[in-house]
Amino acid sequence: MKISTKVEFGIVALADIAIYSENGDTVSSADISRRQNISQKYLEQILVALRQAGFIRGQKGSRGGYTLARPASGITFAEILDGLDNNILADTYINDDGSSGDLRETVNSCIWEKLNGYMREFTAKMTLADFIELHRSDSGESEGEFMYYI
Amino acid sequence: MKISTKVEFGIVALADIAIYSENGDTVSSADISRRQNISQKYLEQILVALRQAGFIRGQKGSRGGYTLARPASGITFAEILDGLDNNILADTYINDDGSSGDLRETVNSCIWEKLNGYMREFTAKMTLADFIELHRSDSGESEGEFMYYI
DNA sequence: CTTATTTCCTAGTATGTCAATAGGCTTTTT
DNA sequence: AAAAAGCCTATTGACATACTAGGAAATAAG
Repeated sequence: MKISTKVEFGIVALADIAIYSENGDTVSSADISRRQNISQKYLEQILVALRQAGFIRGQKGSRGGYTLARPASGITFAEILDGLDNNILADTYINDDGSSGDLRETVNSCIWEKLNGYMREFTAKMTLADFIELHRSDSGESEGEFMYYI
Repeated sequence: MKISTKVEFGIVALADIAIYSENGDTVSSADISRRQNISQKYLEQILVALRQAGFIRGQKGSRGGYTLARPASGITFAEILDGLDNNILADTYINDDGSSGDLRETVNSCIWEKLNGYMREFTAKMTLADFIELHRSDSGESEGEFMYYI
């Protein structure tokens, strides 16, 4: 399955904000754009969506930026996906006209809903905090910030 | 997640062929089109894809049609999805240029691959025969062909 | 042998979504 | 007042989806 850049960048942006606002600072879109190598203008649109979905708070003006609206341990992937993409976890089965055949109904109501349920189950269990933890252990256990030299 | 009509119709067509070719007859695209209420011309394209993927055999000419190329109990949903849609079960993560940030790599390599794995696991377990069984018990246990009257 | 039937192949088209790019307005701090 | 940031809206190119359409090739029936 293809992950859209909107979802990918959204998750990355949330994680970036979580990581770099730990000391109380705000994180600007320019910061994220630079660190994560994402087009700033595109990123801004995604940040607006993340704010509207209630994950982050925006502070306008000089020295402004974003902070998490609630702790990373309370933000699940299911919520993020729902907030950024209204397709990926949606039960899209709508009984159009009632005239569709039996088999078509079984495909949608049984198979697809079940698959969807699995995905929702998995994504509801994982939080943004888990993801950051995963990333930290993934980038090596050592304490050093830079690993270019041994 | 949205199911494409190509996949939906493809599954339905396979099931229809499996059901109506049990006595040895072939099943024509016109038959399926009528029974399942699907545009015949569109269906034909899907049937070609299903044949090229090795699920069905086509017999040209008068009294021709389709039959399953192998037993329904040996055709898994993972195979069908792979045959009809090269996106839905694919690990699309490609390390584009190597310059992408750490977080982006973690999203793709850990989260998405894992989600993908779950989907593949689930769909690899279910066969076309299972689906037909499911559909039969779904449409009521009674033996009668018509249920419009009690 | 001819004709009807069926699969099979290719092209086109309308619609929508994705992934940005771009410009500028609004708010807040310095 | 000016700079820095978020916020809002419009536009665009590329691509995918879901068909429609026309006909060529093969095969069985009469």
